[in-house]
Amino acid sequence: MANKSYHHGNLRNSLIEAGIELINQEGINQLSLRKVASLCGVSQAAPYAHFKSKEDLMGAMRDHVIGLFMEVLEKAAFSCSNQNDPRLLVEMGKRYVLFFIENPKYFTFIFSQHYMEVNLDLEGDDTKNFPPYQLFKTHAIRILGNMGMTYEKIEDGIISMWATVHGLASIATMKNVHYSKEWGEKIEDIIWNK
Amino acid sequence: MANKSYHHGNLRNSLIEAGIELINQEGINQLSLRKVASLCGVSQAAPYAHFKSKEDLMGAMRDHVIGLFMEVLEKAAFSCSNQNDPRLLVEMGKRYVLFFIENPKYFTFIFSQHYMEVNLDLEGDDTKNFPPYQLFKTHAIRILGNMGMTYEKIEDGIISMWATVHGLASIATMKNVHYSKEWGEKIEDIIWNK
DNA sequence: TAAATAATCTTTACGCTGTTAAGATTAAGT
DNA sequence: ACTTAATCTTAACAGCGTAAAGATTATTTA
Repeated sequence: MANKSYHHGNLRNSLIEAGIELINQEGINQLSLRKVASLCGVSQAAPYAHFKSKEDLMGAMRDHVIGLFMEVLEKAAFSCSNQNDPRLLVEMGKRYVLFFIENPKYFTFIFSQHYMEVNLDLEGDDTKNFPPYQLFKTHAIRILGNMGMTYEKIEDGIISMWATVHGLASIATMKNVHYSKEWGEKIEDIIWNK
Repeated sequence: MANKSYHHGNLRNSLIEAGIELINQEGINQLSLRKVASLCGVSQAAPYAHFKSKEDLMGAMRDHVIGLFMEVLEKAAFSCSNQNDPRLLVEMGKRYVLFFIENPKYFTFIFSQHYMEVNLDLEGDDTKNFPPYQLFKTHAIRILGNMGMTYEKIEDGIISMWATVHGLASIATMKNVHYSKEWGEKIEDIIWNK
């Protein structure tokens, strides 16, 4: 991808991927623009042709990771034979948690600076919603609605479920968590415990 | 507290308080040792007489904030007339979330670098457990045990409840959360929805 | 009390960081 | 072929964490 010419050719994408790789290897605190530029074989100021700041690059990195995350969640929802089965929500929740257990560095990265919009109301503007939450919300409204829940129950239920799943991901990715069980096998039980 | 003499007199505590104040005002990303030192009226290197690194100071700041947090949780548990009523857990959960809604900057600060130990098992060493979780766990074991739950149900239940409460705090403190209700009035409903 | 020691603070300096400015190189468009 | 725009390099700046050397003051010891 990177040749020896003056122009890199694919610097923008390379910076995003190198930045994510650096977070995976050294953690978000060790992420620096100069390291990322160096990994791509360009000078320290080269990134400024593609991003207006470090924050801007990190935003693009975040979007990329969220894209990977969305693929996992959409696959989980799609693979469910009955789209009205509440187990679809549990399956999504399970994949939500497992994604961050498999990629622990991503959790702090995505949620440490949370610039995403989150609309917890059933009404209102969802167009700028944090995509993973919006996906969960869409399925939840349909499924819980089919179960005959009241409007208010649905709203509370969605918040409660997402909080449980999100909190579980947060706990599971903490540095020194002692847990004798296998997350993959227990997550469903814990969510169902609700 | 701070006089004009060569020695500050109470620098260690002043640094901790000034650091927390700075996080509240400018956010954790703007926290720097030099700013904190300047706020205390001492030179940039003065903090090194009391802390061996910025991380070390931040650890002390974290301990201080966790102390404030613990006071709130202990008060919530203590104020419950019947110590075996499951509502004690909900009340603690409510205060858990409200604490971070009232002090949003503390959430990212405490949980962005999570060095705390967390033992999710009913057995094992709890001595180094993250104190707020340990407090919740202690009460939960007693209360859920009194309800005749099985060992496994209790373990899953504690994790599920903490995840819900912790996740709720995480969501409620996100930057652009749209929610038409008042958190203070709704938190209980959302937790009870479990 | 006087001297020695330890704690606390200042000044200076180093390398790393994000960012800007000026200019070199190359690609794209006319 | 010439112009323009995009992309890159080099150089420089201020702010950062931190270490070293030395000044000042409190504390201990003789």
